Amino acid sequence: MKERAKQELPKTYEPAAYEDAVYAAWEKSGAFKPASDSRKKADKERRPYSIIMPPPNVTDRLHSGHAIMLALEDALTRYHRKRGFDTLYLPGTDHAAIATAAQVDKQLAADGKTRHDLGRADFEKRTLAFAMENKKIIEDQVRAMGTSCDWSRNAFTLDPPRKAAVAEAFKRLFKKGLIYRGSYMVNWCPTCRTVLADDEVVYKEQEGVLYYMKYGPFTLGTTRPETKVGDTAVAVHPKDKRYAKWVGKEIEVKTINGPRTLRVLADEMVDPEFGTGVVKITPFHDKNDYAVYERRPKEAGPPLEVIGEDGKMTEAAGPKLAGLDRFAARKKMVDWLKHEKLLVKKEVHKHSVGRCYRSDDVIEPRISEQWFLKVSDIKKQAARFARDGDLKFVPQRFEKTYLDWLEKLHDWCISRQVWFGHPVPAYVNAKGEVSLTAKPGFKKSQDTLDTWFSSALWPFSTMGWPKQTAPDFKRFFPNDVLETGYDIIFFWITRMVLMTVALDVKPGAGGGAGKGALKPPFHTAYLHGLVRDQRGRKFSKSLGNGVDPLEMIGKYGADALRWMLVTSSSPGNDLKFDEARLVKSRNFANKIWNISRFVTDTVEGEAGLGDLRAETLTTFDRGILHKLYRTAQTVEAAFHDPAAYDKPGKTPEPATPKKLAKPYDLGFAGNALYEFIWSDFADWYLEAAKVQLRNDEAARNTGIILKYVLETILGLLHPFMPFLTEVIWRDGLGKGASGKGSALITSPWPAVHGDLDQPEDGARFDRIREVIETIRRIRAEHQTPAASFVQAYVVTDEPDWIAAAGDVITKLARVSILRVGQNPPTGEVARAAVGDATVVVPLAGLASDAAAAHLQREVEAKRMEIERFKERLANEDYVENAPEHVVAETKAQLAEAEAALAKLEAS
RNA sequence: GGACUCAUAGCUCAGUUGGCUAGAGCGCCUCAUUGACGUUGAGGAGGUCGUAGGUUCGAAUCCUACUGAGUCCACCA
Repeated sequence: MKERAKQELPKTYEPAAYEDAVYAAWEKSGAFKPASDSRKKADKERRPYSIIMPPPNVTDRLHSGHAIMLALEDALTRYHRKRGFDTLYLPGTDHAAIATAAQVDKQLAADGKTRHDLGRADFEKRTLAFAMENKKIIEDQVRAMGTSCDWSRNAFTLDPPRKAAVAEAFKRLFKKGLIYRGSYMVNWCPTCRTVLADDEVVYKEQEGVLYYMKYGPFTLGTTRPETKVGDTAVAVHPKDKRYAKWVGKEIEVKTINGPRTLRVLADEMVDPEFGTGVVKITPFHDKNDYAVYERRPKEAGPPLEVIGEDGKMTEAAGPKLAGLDRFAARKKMVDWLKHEKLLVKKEVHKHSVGRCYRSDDVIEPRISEQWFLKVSDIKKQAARFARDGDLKFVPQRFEKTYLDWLEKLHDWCISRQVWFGHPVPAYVNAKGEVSLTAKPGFKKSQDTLDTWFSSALWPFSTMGWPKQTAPDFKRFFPNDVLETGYDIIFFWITRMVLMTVALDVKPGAGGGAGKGALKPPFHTAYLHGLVRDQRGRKFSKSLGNGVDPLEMIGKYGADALRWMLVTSSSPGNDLKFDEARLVKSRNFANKIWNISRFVTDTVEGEAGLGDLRAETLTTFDRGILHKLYRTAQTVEAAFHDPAAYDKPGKTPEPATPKKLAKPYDLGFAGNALYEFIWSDFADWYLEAAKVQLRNDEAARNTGIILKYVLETILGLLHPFMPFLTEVIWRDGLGKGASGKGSALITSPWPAVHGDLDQPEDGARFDRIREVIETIRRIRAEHQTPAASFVQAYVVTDEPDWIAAAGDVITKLARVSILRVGQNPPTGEVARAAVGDATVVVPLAGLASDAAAAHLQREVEAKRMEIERFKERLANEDYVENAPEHVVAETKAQLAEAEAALAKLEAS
């Protein structure tokens, strides 16, 4: 009798009809929250598992890169939740200070305005409103993906708890002497009117012009003639004989503002091979020149500011240039040089130009008063984590990227002149002295913090830090896995580790093995590849090639999108977005849907595996159970990270997977599931089951197995396709919300008993499958009408278990009379080898022209096979060096092939 | 300049510690079919694994060089 709660499933799976309601039900039931929120003792004892969501920027809606991130993280989360961990997946968004402000700048520019027209307070207000709008859209998208994150802990990098954490972090770091303020050469974006960190500058190769000009007694090449008015010296290489006599002397130079006197100095920085070997020194506006000035302040200084923060020439540049944009000034200067006959020649010069990663404007290096984080000490510890294995990278090669970057890292400029973000919580007086509290003579800093400063605190600022006693901090820090794209290793991953070290954030009570000792904020950094378009290009707004996940979800369903993204990628490798694969994923969802329809329509009752009658199990029954076992082990292996088991606490079902997949290779696991479900289960077992269900002896077992396998695959598949599996669990099987038991999301991970690991059963299943395939092939080759029947004979030494599957073979291969044994018919027959058995199909009445040719081909193939094995075994080196089991295997193969050949030739 | 990744069927990609005749999906060809599913089923064609060397009994897999595609970092007066 059918369960009352069970519903008839429609013929096709329509994701849109279920997804929103299922998500709402999950959320309402509290399934997304950590079990320990329940206050039950057993739940408190569970081992914690935590992932924080890399907070998407509130500059825009999500794109497919976010979709793969959510799909992978949610899969990990759902697995561990079902495994019995106390699981927290913490969502959030990032205010993305400079990027968001840039968006609003753009909006203003469209109205011909700038932020200065609005004023700081209004600009901030408007930007926050813009941010909040996007935040809402993003959160809806995250929901649409089926992400099982705990919204009650939703965080935003600019909300009050995070503000408090940022301010506290700044103060502590300042007190420790790790944050300092000073005047240094920085990257300045004239459009954003702010300083940028080194890695926010994107270098692009482009063709420029190298202008050769007469310069006093010299000729020198420069790409920036407009800075001539800011020159404070001329430099040559100390060993350059050509210019040796000038070193230390003063020269007179003609400028647009009249003659100037400059000193000639010698410095190693000059490359005698480049240009003419003479360099003009502009310390305020060039990094290298500034370095020369630092080494020789008396000779090369003082720096002269001729380009202002707005990219326009300053008063100091002289009345002819002042107020002009730097590029207009360049043109004017070149015209002047021509006019004065000082321009010797122009040369096309390929060089890379630094541009702002947000505005794309050309970066203007300049000296500026900024805040810095000293990294020389903390970066050593950050590197040690990776070397000691406390911080693992998946794939491992990114460890090198991480270490290389740390090694080259200079002090991090953490201040920005952006009007949106965390204020620098400090006061500065006229002398440049700093106070953390308001004092007479001290003014509040107008700077804001680099947006990555707050992101760097994310693993613990989301957990209640700086309160080390906060329950979440104690329980869930350090996090387990930090999953993100490999493109932000530098921006983010390293900075989280650096901040953890700088602030000495030690694990709380949940730290397990790491308790008391300083640990990285997560034990594993899992890097996924970038999603690209079909031409291999990165998705970008300017190219307009982006794919909106919501649109894809609407068309194919969230499960299909998730499945496509997870199964067509492997860790660290890029993937091309291919809509055809999405179609295939949708079809797979529909396949599972229909498997469920078949099973739930046919099978009644609540009997489980324990009710099987072992003595009447068929080859197919045993085989599918073995294959299910293998598949479950593969899926578990992909999810199994031993590091997640270091913490104290219990998991109800300890994982003991065999090493059938590499940890975090979810794509591999997914493909194994796909293969099992579609091929083994749907194409073969279900077809066999249709026969077995009509057989009184086998029917009961078959029903039990159908249902058991279905239930198990729903569990295995749940991390990948949460909606579909939950709907079938509820509507098809009558469990969960509308029936008895719990929803699939929180019900235990399917336990597949080790007793099912019977490789021999799997092999027999495959053998019978091959027999059927062989008969089908023979039929096709002889143009047997599909509706007709053939006779078939299987020559084998082990007739029993093949004969036992006789009714399935006859049905699936359309065989009228099947015989198994030792005396095959002779005459006009087709023969083919299947392992050490032979399939013989009499051709009487069939188109038999091909019979002889067919047999000939079979025999030839066998002979060549035998030849290969013989050659290998004749090779003494092989026999001596190869492992014994490999040699034994070859011998067995040879014997089998020879037996098969003998049978083929027998008649 | 330094580092990394990729190159396997027409296309998109798997291929685990080196070990059977290198796999899948899509596409293509032939066929089937009204009771789970046409978002389906059966059968088939299609690959000198980028090139050249090397290590090994054995290489798509390890090493070296080269070619091509891409990425990151550094630097460029």
